[in-house]
Amino acid sequence: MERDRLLAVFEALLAAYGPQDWWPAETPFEVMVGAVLTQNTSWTNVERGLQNLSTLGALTAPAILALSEPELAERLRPVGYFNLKAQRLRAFCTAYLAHGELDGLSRLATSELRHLLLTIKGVGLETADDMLLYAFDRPVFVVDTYTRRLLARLGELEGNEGYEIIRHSLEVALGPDLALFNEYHALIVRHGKEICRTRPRCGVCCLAELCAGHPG
DNA sequence: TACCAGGAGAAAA
DNA sequence: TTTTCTCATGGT
Repeated sequence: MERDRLLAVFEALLAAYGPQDWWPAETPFEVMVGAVLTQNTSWTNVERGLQNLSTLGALTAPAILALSEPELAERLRPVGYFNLKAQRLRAFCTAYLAHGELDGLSRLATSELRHLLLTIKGVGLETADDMLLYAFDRPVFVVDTYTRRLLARLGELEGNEGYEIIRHSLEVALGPDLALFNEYHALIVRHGKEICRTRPRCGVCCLAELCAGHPG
């Protein structure tokens, strides 16, 4: 991937949508909870679940663990996959407390922290990177469905590249840049939600010229 | 009605 | 090792 082209895409998205000020959360812990809940789920549904927890005063790890799994699942019902996510959220909170919460985890080097997060059942590559970028301020590029779709449309992907290959390519091309990675991923999601879904062929949008010549 | 959403893990092939 | 299946509510 070419740095100049990736930056041109970024500038076009920024000009079209403006700064996104991500992640939509009050605290780093809330970022991490949201990252688990948003797996294959629309953010509007996640917000209902977060609101249910907030109403209970349960947006802390001890408070979440104080709920039984069925109780937690019931609160997470609007999120979808609520039984699964209750289980995953509890697993995350247990690990979070066991490793010294935000302070303890923040002391770890990025590679070590990433490895640790990935050992938690229910935290996969994208969820871990959401946490690293938006809760721990580490320069990691998050590769989600929208990122893959956009890069494919730009002709940067064959279509079957693995997560780590794509992430590494982006990070090498752009260099470690926390602010850029933060805004870029947020803009990709914003663009993906507004344009790429409703106009699958991407004929008329802020990236039309940059997409030109590539199928799909 | 059918499809999809800011995935991950287990099971099957 | 790669592919397929499961999890589930809410909006379009």
